[in-house]
Amino acid sequence: MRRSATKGDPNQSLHQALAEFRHQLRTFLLASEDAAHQAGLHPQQHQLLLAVAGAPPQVSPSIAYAAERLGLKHNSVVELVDRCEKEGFLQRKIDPKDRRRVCLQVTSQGRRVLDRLSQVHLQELNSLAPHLIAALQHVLKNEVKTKQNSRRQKTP
Amino acid sequence: MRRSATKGDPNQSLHQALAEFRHQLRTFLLASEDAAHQAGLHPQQHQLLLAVAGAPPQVSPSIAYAAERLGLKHNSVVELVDRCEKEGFLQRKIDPKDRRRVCLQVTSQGRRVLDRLSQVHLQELNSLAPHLIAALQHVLKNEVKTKQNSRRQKTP
DNA sequence: TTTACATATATCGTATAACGATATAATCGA
DNA sequence: TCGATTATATCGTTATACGATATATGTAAA
Repeated sequence: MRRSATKGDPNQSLHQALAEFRHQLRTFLLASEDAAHQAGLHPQQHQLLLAVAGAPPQVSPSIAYAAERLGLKHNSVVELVDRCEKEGFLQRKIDPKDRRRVCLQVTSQGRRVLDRLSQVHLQELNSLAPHLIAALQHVLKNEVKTKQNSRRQKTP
Repeated sequence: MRRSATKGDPNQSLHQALAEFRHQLRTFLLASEDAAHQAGLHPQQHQLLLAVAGAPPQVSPSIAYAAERLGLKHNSVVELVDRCEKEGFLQRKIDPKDRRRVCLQVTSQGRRVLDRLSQVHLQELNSLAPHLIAALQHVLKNEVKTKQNSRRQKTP
């Protein structure tokens, strides 16, 4: 006999909550991609500009830094920077302290576009955040199954 | 003269918060992709299984449904389903009520994998959620710039 | 200083997922 | 019955991220 035949999947509630959370994430990401396109940028270009412009004041963003922040391999970022530079959104500057490094900086053209985009994102998040947080909390209501608590009561 | 030359970008705080929020998202997504790979699934396959298994009880998930939930075009989902079916995680069943539709259902093999993955994700979110929410709230602290409030004081 | 190793970026070929355009099949409505 | 609509499928193309590898710079030890 496979589990209790009377009731459904005990993970259904968790799956459903996780699926909903993903859906909310996707909703945000789609809106973001759309905004980027409308501003004349590819979404990845937008992400790169944001990571560079959004670096804390004390760090001068390099290829490696951007790679870490965007969760990409450094060679992917090299190519992404190529494209951004070619379109005038970004500039490479060799770091005088360490001439292996490249300091990335957003051009004034890039900054104009990014400023608009960040405002759009702020507004978007103003309306999406509640859903996102609610979905997340719904996930967290589920109990982690350990080998010990399989038969524990659910409402103590 | 371009803006106040004395102080930095007035959007720096917003860019920084948004960049950090993205980084948190990326962190979660990378962990998720890693978990999927470890379970022998491509991340997209995992997403599909989750969307199907996580559909609310009253809906029988179709190609179109999955496409909407995953934020993909339906033909992309067709291909994704092909791959999942080929590897035994998913099954197509023609909807008897409407023979154009295809009902997707997770196989028992798929369910085993997904159950494990959802537990991993629950644990992951248990530790990441606070960072995610904090980053989000940091974003929302920023004021939306309208054409009217440009010169408004920041701390009333 | 030379040598060896580590680090940062760049190049190149490849794979693949997502897509647009289009096709087929089932259903619905007049 | 016919035309329109909806759901899924097929196919060729493209872009992007990647692994493997190369180049240049820095660092430290002998």
